[in-house]
Amino acid sequence: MKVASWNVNSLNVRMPHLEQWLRAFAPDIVGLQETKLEDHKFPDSTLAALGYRSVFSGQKTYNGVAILSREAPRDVLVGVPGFEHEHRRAISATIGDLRVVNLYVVNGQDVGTDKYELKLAWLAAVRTWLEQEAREHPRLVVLGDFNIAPDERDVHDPAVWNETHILTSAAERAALRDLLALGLHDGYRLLHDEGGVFSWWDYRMAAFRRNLGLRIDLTLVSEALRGQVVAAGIDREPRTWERPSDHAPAWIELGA
DNA sequence: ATGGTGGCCACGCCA
Repeated sequence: MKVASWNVNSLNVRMPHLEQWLRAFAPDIVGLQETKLEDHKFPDSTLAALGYRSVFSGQKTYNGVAILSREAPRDVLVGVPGFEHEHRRAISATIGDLRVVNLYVVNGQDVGTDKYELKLAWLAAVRTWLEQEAREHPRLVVLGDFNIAPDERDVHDPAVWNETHILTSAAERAALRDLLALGLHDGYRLLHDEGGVFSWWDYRMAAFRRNLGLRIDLTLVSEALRGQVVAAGIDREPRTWERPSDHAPAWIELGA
């Protein structure tokens, strides 16, 4: 069972890449972020023809999340309970015996800005909500674009990406630790210790070619799933294709 | 220290 997370940066533009990648990688469950599509424009029939069910919550121009799955999704929840706003950044569903939460975490722009404060407030609301979600669903996967690099192995230049920088700041990393303290584990780090493996590269400065990236796309698993993570990685292939998303799919494989 | 690229949409906002 392969479970993946991919920030597609406009599904309208990236649909050919998504189709190609679904055929090649054959994931069972995928969380998408930055679909940037209103719900009436979501390509659910095209995805159904490829063998995937879709649930989605989108808006024009910004944000937008979806979960694709081979099996039918149940108990779909849109948004973060207790944090009402217009951004479409969260969608959850039960698929088989897994509860899947897909998050597009607020970027935060720069430390100290209003958007940064929004990010921290949003993450605090997510933590409060997931505490309940984890209690109700022992087999929980929380995946998405976290817009936080967990530690220095996850950034190409720790001197720049430090405790005062957006995506790596002390408060952001503390917020991520608070989520992990709910009994969640970074699936990739259960199996890999090395640094220099990234999921996002800026479009500018030939960052991908030079591997100037960050690992900010994560798949967290609950304690009950910890021993079932048999493989994990980031598929750099779609980032090499023409007109790519700036993110690559991050995935884990769950065994029996 | 600044600006580089990309998506959306039609000019600046967001990342």
